[in-house]
Amino acid sequence: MPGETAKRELVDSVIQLSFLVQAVLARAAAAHELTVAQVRLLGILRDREPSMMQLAQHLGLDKSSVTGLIDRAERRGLVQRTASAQDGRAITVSVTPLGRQLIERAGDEIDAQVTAIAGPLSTADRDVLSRLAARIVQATDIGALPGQATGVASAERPGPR
Amino acid sequence: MPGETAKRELVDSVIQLSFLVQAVLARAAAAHELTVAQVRLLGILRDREPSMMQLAQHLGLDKSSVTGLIDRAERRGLVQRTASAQDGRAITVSVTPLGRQLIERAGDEIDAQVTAIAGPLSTADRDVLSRLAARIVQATDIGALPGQATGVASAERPGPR
DNA sequence: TATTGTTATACTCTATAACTATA
DNA sequence: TATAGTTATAGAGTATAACAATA
Repeated sequence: MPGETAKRELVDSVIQLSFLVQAVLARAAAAHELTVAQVRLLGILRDREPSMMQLAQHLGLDKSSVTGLIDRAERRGLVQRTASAQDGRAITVSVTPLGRQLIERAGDEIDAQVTAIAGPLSTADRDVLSRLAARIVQATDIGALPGQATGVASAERPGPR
Repeated sequence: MPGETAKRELVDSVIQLSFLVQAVLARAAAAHELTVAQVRLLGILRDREPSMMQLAQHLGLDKSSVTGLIDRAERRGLVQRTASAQDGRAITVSVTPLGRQLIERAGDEIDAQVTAIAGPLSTADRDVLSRLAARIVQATDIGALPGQATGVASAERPGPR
């Protein structure tokens, strides 16, 4: 069947690229004493103050996983829990100045490093890659993935700005 | 500065795509009772019988991490340890029939699902994406990444065939 | 002495199930 | 009853440091 080889090559290259990007992400995060999960968390908290449940949905994680994530981040002074005024059961999570500072810096580094691995491509090619990737991401509703672990949520990425 | 926006878009889309691919990978692996780490491991063992050290290099992990990975996989009957004939200190790791069966099946599913998310692209566009991704991957020597966690190693991907 | 692998230990991240408090 | 969040528990995955056995 024609196209089989091309298909395999696509799968191969895309998977390898994903591992590469994740590795770069992990390294950049680690350079700022952060984990990938924390970068994702802080990225969301940059422009939001969600409840634990909303956070769980954004991250695609179970609420108990979020409790742990927030516990560790709070212990490190990166985020803060405050009681919700509306709902007595809920709490609101927000980023602290320290957390904001860290995510700003880590974001810059992530930007730089991800841009760096795209180095071998011409400006035009990067643009093409960017658009193709964006089309796939937009067309795929991760929410449709009942998956758990690697929870992604079409949510915002942790990056800069 | 011109190009700043394009740069950010590139970083954004590439990172989001990597999360998407990892999520798909995790889901496909889970469907066969495997983790992403195990899929990577079995993918390597498909056509090799490396020592623990070689495995650690391929995976970009510390040797103690590999010990744990192999412990769990061996306990599940997916891989096997055998003493090396040449070097009395070394051991050789190989995949068992069960492990091979699982990685074959999981590989097929991964192929199908990754191909599926590329659905919104035309055949020509997929080809372009494939080549651009491949160029980045080939040009970037992950070995250069002293990183630990997400270890990638320019090694072979876990995929099919 | 250097290398290979394991063990001990410690974290992060994630999930399921059970429980508390509020709606 | 239903929902928000926590706790208890378990297991995968990783790392560092120390150690045993072999080169």
